[in-house]
Amino acid sequence: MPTSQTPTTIEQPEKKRRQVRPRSERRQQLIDATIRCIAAHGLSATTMQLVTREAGLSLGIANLHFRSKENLLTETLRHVTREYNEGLLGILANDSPPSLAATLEQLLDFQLSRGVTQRQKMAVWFAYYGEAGARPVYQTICSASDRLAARKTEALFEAIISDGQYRDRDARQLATGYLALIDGLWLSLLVAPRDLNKARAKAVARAYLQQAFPKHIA
Amino acid sequence: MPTSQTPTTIEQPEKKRRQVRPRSERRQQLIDATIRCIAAHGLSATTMQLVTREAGLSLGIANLHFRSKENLLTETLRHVTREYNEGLLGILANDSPPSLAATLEQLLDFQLSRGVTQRQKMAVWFAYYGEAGARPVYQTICSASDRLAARKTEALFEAIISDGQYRDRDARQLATGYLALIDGLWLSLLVAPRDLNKARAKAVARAYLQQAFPKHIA
Amino acid sequence: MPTSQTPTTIEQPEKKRRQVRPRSERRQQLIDATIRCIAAHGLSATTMQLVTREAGLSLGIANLHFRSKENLLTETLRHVTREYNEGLLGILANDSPPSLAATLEQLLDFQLSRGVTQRQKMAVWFAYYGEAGARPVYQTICSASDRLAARKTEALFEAIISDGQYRDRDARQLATGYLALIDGLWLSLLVAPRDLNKARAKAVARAYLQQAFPKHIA
Amino acid sequence: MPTSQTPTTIEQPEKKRRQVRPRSERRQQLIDATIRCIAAHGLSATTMQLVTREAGLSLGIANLHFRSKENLLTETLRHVTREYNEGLLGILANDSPPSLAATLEQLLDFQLSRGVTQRQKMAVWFAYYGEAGARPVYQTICSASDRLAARKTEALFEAIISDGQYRDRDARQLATGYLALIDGLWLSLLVAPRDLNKARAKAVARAYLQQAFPKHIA
DNA sequence: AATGAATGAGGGTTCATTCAT
DNA sequence: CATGAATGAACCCTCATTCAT
Repeated sequence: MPTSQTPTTIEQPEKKRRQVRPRSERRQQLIDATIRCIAAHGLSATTMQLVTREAGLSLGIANLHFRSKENLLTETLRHVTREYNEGLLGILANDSPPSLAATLEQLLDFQLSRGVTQRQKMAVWFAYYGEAGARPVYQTICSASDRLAARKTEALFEAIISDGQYRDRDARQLATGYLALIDGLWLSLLVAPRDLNKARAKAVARAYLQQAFPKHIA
Repeated sequence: MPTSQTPTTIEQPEKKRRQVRPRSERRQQLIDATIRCIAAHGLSATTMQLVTREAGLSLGIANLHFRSKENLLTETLRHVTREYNEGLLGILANDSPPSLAATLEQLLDFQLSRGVTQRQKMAVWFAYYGEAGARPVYQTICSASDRLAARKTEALFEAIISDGQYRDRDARQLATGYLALIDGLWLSLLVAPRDLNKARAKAVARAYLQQAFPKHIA
Repeated sequence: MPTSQTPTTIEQPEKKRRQVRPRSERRQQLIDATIRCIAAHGLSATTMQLVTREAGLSLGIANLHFRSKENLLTETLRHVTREYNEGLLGILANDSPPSLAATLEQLLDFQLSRGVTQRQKMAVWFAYYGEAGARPVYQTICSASDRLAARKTEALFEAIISDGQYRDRDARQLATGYLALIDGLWLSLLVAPRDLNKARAKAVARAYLQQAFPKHIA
Repeated sequence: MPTSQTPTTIEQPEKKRRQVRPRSERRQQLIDATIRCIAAHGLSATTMQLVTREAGLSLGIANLHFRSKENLLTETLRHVTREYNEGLLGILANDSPPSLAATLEQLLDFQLSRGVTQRQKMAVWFAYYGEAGARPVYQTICSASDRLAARKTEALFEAIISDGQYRDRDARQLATGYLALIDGLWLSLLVAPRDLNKARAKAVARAYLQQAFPKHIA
């Protein structure tokens, strides 16, 4: 027969509960806070103080889970990058998908159809790009991600070209162009949201694909 | 046969000659040094110390000519932006140019054909974009520049559409796409120089224009 | 017979023990150090470096507990002022004290009978007065304190005048004069300690009160 | 027949006339500017830049005429002090003046009857007093001046005591008190101009003298 | 494991002083 | 003599990191 579940020890007024939580959860909490901080204040104004307060945690904890600020930033970039790649691979992993046209459409949707979160992610993305020239680590992470996206996109385009018997189409060039276009549109959405909205950006990207693969895009 | 002209007197460490120069020259000197520093170390690692040393000047001088670091950075962005705009306007200013095809070609050349300098400029460009989300001043300068480029490009495209009697072409959409593509290509050139060179980038951009205006691009 | 107890182990330079102390204690420690610095080096030569070193603390701590140097200085003035006012009110708070003569004597004692501390306090006092013309905050704090002292002294003098049936005595004028006299004596003690000592200063102040209220001063 | 008085040399647009002026005039110009700066901004905010601009002169000139800022400040204090002493001596120099009562009255007038200038002087005075504790030079200058004033005032009071056959009057003590009172009143006028005006201050000082020497003050 | 007060290197900025013009 | 651009030490302050609790 179970006894009362209420703890026998009297609850202290406790100024702040010393929460013990699993390692991975704390890490994620901190990375999420870092993303929000970068999006809101920029990379240079993102301090450990700000991040830990945003996460509702103490200052020391960040150095406990990540060894340094530098490491936290690197891990954050890695996280954003991984997340994006996973989304992309979810669409492009299948080398012979049931419908190439549907896959193309999914790709477009994925790259230009996120809500607030995506906006934060874009801000983070470009914040790191801005520093990438000077920080080899960032550059490595970013370009590894870009290369994967490029390879997968190129493979899809090759399949489409073959399927649609498009002549004189260069899959690599089209992939380079398409991905650059997406990057450029993201940048515009971020920097000049008044001049461009998601719908128009999507229309622009779709037009690009339509020119390239008229039989596969409505 | 005369030997090397190197002076035989040993170079003194010589305390550093105090040189008085006109205001505008000093400002330019400092802006140039700032550009080099941002390109080499990133925006966040660009300190006054670094900039003034790079310029071969003393620490205090930057605050003498620009009131603050913030102001120096803003002026540097303004400078890069102005320079780019002037180049662009040099090509697009004429509303009814002798040859639309030649103008298009010039535009392409201008946007993708600079040497080392341009690479530095790109680094600066994206460094500021990365912080633009958090600094209204940067955003204002950047988006003002972007808008001008967009307007002028759109006008050119309209003239070409009308001249070529292209049907169903939307000048605005094409301009948005073209400029986004250029931005995206720049970013790739900067972040992944190993995967993309200027020639290929140009080919990609040319392909875009060719799809849009086949009669105006070789 | 035991020899000197000096330890034989050589004192290590020992990096300086990091000591965690409650907030209020640290604040007081810093304010005390500030007072000593101002007294020893003057307001303008009082740097954060000097203050924190005097307190035996690190440089950053002052900005942790006070937000800025300006704030530390203001709080220091407020502290000195409050301390003085509390001493004064301890004597003058009682509106109908058992003995007016005793109160008068206590006032005199209080205002001219402190040791080293008081000398430091005087230095602080005048250091702030010197800058008060240019810093409204200082002026506000100082004049609020002065006004309180004036009001309380005037009230005491009024009671004495009424008690002693002194004719043609103006309590306000006498209070103004008495307090100015005290200020002036303090200044002399500070600036020309060789020409005036505390005993003589007290004699001068007592003479003033004796002229005013002969029945209440021995 | 006189020819035209207009100079034959053509007036240059002259960005700033390079004025060559006698040494003493430049020195005075700078000292006056220093006084105005100290009165307006406080001692700590008085920079060479500010002083020279206020004087309408160039930065270098101050170091040409005074060797350093320290020296300029010292000379400024010396100037204010000398000026005051000269005024005082003009009244008190005569060891056996025609009328002691008149001399007393003049003294009062002199010490409490200046216009704007005097207010500036007072600010300067106390600015230096504030730093005097830490700067031996200031202390020396100030106390030398004070001592002279004390000696002369004491001499006058002695003459008056002797003339008025005041019994039990201590000239030295009265002089110390009177001068301290004046200092204190000045301080009040400076720090709390709302609570005390010149007329009331004068009444207070006169009351002091009246108590001491009833036969010599109306 | 968790906290946040404490540390101190290094940032931006000011300003007395120097010196080429 | 006179100017003010140039210098650099020294200021205040921030913030990544440490560590007593």
